[in-house]
Amino acid sequence: MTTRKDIAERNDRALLQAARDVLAEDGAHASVAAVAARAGVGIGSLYRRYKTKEELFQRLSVLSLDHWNEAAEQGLTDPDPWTGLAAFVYGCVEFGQGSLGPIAGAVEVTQEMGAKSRRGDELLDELARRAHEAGVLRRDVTAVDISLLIEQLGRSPVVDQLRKQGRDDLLPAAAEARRRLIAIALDGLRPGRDPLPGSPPGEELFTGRWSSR
Amino acid sequence: MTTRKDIAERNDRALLQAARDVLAEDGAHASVAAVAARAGVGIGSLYRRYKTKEELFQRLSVLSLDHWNEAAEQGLTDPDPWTGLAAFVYGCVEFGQGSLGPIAGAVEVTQEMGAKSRRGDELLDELARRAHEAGVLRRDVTAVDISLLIEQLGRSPVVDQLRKQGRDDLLPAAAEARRRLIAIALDGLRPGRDPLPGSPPGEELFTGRWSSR
DNA sequence: TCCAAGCGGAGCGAAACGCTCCGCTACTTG
DNA sequence: CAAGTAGCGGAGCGTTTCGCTCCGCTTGGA
Repeated sequence: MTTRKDIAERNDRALLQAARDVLAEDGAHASVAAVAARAGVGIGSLYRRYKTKEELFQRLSVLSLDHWNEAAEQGLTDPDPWTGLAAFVYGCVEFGQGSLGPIAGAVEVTQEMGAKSRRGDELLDELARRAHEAGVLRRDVTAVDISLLIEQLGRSPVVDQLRKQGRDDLLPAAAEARRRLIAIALDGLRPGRDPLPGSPPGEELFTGRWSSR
Repeated sequence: MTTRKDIAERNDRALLQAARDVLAEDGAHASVAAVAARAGVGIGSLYRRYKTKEELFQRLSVLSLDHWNEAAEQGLTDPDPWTGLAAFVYGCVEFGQGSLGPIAGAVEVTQEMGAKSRRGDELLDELARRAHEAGVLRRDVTAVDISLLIEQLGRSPVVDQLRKQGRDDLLPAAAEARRRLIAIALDGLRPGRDPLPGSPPGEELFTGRWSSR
């Protein structure tokens, strides 16, 4: 039996998931109508739950921050500093953390969001510090580097575009290739890698290896 | 002396560069007015050069394809298959090839674009084949993988977002971190890396290394 | 000095937007 | 089982933003 409560809950989930998807595809300009359509829900139903578009996006931001913080806290419980950090990064990337970047500048930052964001920074700092102390993270990789990596890899432009074009046949290959890229990047954060330039890391990271000019 | 021709040429360059930037920031919804404003050019001047928005974006696509093909051809002239391939990839990523992805599905594909696109695929296939034969590219990395890598890394969401927010102070750090990520990913394409899973590469690529579940 | 090539931007109709309102379905209650 | 209503979907409101046209004015060229 599907009670009223069940339907409401299912719709709420569908709306948030759809909002995330549409935002990833259309960026900050994503329209409310597109979110509702993607969720298979009427616009009226959407507006009964969220008084305004801003409120919907803010809720999405808070959920995203919560996911980040929970993943980081769980990572800190891992006795192995590397697997703890790596699981955190992979968890955020898979969650699509980066795809929410566009709204960060579009919605007003509430006090709650600010606090959770600062908390997230602290947790990541701690994850990186642990890894550095254990010698399992490249010295020249900072916490900021890691958060930027999550932002960069935490979106799947190719997958989104293929889905929009209806090329569902290519989707698995694209998702697979993206997973491999993530694995490669994660592995690159570990120390003892062959190129390993001294700090400060910069252009010289490449010199003579693949730059042809 | 600035002749009429000089002004026209400068405007044309500014328009194309602005179109690329705006497209990277706003996606396929990018407005013509935004492009003109970014270029510091009147809308009227834009429309004298391009009869329609579609024509502007098509021209941008063609330029992008040309850049791809020229970079690939130059890479093939390199006697070292690895540096040839790597320079091609880095050149495309730096050019912001990936940021043009959104319009690929927004503009109608002309016959010219189709032909150039096929030619680009052939060139990349050849680059990958050479690298495979020389043993400097992981066996399980295909040409499709490489093009997806370019698409994924060839956009700078963080940099774009920071610029939109006016946080110019953080721009250098973000650009720097992105360069490092590119270097890491490129290096990960080479064979003999420690994780190196056998084909078929899939989830098991990660098992026991950093996945905590 | 005169002319017109070529610029910038005001303003047009059209499209898309955020949001409200209401008729109707179908779950709940007595 | 029948009556009531919670809650759904979507037509449509006013507003904003869009692609694009038109024209007065600047300024290089002869």
